[in-house]
Amino acid sequence: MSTKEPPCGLDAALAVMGGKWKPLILYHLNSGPKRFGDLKRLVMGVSEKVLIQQLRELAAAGVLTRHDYQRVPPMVDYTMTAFGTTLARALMPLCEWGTEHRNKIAEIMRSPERVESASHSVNLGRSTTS
Amino acid sequence: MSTKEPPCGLDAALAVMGGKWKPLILYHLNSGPKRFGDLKRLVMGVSEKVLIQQLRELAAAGVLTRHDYQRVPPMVDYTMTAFGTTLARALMPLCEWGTEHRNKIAEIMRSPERVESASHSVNLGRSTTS
DNA sequence: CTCGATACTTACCTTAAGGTCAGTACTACC
DNA sequence: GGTAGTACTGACCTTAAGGTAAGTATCGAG
Repeated sequence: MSTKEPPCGLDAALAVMGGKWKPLILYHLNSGPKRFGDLKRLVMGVSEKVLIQQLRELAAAGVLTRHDYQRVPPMVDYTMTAFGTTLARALMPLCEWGTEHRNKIAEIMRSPERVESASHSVNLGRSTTS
Repeated sequence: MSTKEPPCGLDAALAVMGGKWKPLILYHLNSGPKRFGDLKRLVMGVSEKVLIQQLRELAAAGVLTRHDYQRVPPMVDYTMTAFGTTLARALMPLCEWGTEHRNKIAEIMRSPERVESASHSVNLGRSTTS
C-alpha cells in the first residue's frame, strides 16, 4: 500500500516544471511564441546559459517546441505545445495568488513570523527565489 | 521601466512554497491539522531533518502554525493558516494537472522527446523531483 | 576596422539544498 | 536491560543547480 500512486500529482507536475526559471518561462510563452532574446528580457535575472538549459529541458518534456529557422545570425523561436498550454493554465491560479499577496510576501520575507521556540531568519534558498 | 513590478506573481508564490517538499506538505495539511509523524508518513521520502526545516520555514512564512502541547514525549501539531489555505487552493489546479498527466509525464521522463539538434537525457535535478 | 545583433557551447566555480547519522529526553511495554 | 514511541538538534557530507566568463559564426551598420 505504501508504494501506491499518490493522491496528488504535485510531484509529477513539479518534475516537469521544476527549475528556478521554468514557471516564468511558461508564463511568458503562454502569451505567444517568443524569440530567445525576448525571453531573456522578459525573464529578468536569468543567465543565458541557464535559460537555454531550461528551455531545452522544457522542450524535452514536450511542453514547448523550439523552431530553428536555420539562419545566420541565428533565429530561433519557442512555442508552447498543447500539453504545455494545459500546464500553463494550471499555473495561473498560483500566479494570481502570488500577485495578490505580493506585498504580504515581501513583508514576511523581510521579517519572518516568529516561530514558536525558534526565531532564526528564513533562507528560502537557491532553487526558487530571485 | 525594467524594475517595475512583474505582471506575474509566480516569483512571489515560489518564494513562499519553494522547496522540495513544501508543495506536498501544503497538500496534506490542507485536509486538516497533522502531527509531525503523520506528515512524515504522508510525505513519503522526506527525511525528518528536512521535514522539520521546511515546516519551520512555512511557519515563518505564515502559511501554517505549529502548536506544541508541551508534553513528554513531545506532541506537536501543524495547522494551516487562512493565508496558507489560500495558497493550497491555488495549488490544487497544478495537483490535478499532475494527477491527470502522470502517465504521460512518467513516459517522458523515461524517454524525453528528441530536442532538435540535441538529444541528451533530461536531468530534472535535486530540488523538485522525488 | 569595430560594434551590435542573433543563439548558442564550453570550462570552471560556488554554494544552497537535501541528505545521513548520532544524539536528546521522557514514557510505556516486554 | 532493551525497544518503541514522540519531535526534535547538531555535525558533517555530497552534489545538483545556477552562475560567470570566454568563446563561436555570420551579417549589417558606422
